[in-house]
Amino acid sequence: MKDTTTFSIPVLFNVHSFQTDLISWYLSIKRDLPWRLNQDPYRVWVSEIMLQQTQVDTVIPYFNQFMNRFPTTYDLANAEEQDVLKSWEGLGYYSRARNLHAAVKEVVASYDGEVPHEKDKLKKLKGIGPYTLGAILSIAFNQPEPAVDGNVMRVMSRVFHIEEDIAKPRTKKIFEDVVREVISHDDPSSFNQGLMELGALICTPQKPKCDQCPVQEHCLAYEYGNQTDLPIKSKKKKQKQTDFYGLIIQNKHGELLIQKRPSEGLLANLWEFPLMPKSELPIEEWFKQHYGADLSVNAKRGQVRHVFSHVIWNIELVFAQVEGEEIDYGQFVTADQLKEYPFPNVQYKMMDEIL
DNA sequence: AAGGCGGGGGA
DNA sequence: TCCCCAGCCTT
Repeated sequence: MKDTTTFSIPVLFNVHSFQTDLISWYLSIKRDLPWRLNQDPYRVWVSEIMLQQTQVDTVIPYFNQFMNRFPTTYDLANAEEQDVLKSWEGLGYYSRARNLHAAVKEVVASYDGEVPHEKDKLKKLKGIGPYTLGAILSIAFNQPEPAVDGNVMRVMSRVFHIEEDIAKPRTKKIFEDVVREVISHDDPSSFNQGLMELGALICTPQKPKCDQCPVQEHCLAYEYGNQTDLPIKSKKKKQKQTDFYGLIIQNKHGELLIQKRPSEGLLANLWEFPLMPKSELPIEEWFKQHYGADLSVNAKRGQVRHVFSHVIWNIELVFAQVEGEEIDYGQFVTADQLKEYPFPNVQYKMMDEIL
């Protein structure tokens, strides 16, 4: 069997020197981040999930708060999902929180609350993909496994002058093979974290600081002078827009109508003010159909625009009063009770408009 | 392989 | 604006 995508490390590449330069640099400059306090696998795990597609500075306060609230696997496993989501509120990609919660329950049920160090067991846990698997194995258990993220693909594409499109799924395998060939077996943790730290601080997407780079002498792209052309990445298409009415509805007691979103899809299991897709239908008629109650619209006032990774919402705020006490869907809460529920940021934008 | 899935920061 | 970020899951 033949694999045409295999990549070979150049004969003249000094693997040991590369490892030493990278690791000694990392150990000398590494940032004092909260998840580097110790090697507790649970802490490493939580941090790696939070760091998916999310920058370090954003994660720090969430991590501290989360570990304070759920210090051990047992604490998290015994928590209600709504409380976990409340801790995740505003961080985004909420399936990460739901998957982590489910996976930690599995760890408590099957492994006595101890995060397994076996690759096959770890990989089966919800939310642990190829990257997080390698990150936990190397950082918490010191195993020489690749942890290839965006940073690593950028750094390695430059060091080895690899021109494959990093937006393609199969390209990641090439970089995993590369890392397997050059990773340090003495200190895989520092090696992997060093690659990521390098990508975050020196080998940045724009204007890489090559003059400060600890592995400059190993870098083919630097030698060729085209480091800013790498990595190659195809563009993704832009988001579609959707228009909604955001319904701010009060009952006669001044309470607000909120509802829980479906258990799947965008912002699953979070809460919201009712959103009505804009159509030809009058608001009152649409509301009667879906909620079985009569509405009197007071005013349309305020506009909220929210950009997700794949869609854009344009929301026109509508203030209304509902008649009667009964409603088929959702529930009325006081302004004070609002903060007990997990809301996505787009809903906080709407609340800001209300004030 | 492609697309869904958040939110923030930098240029 | 656009791109990027310590990616994973479903189809």
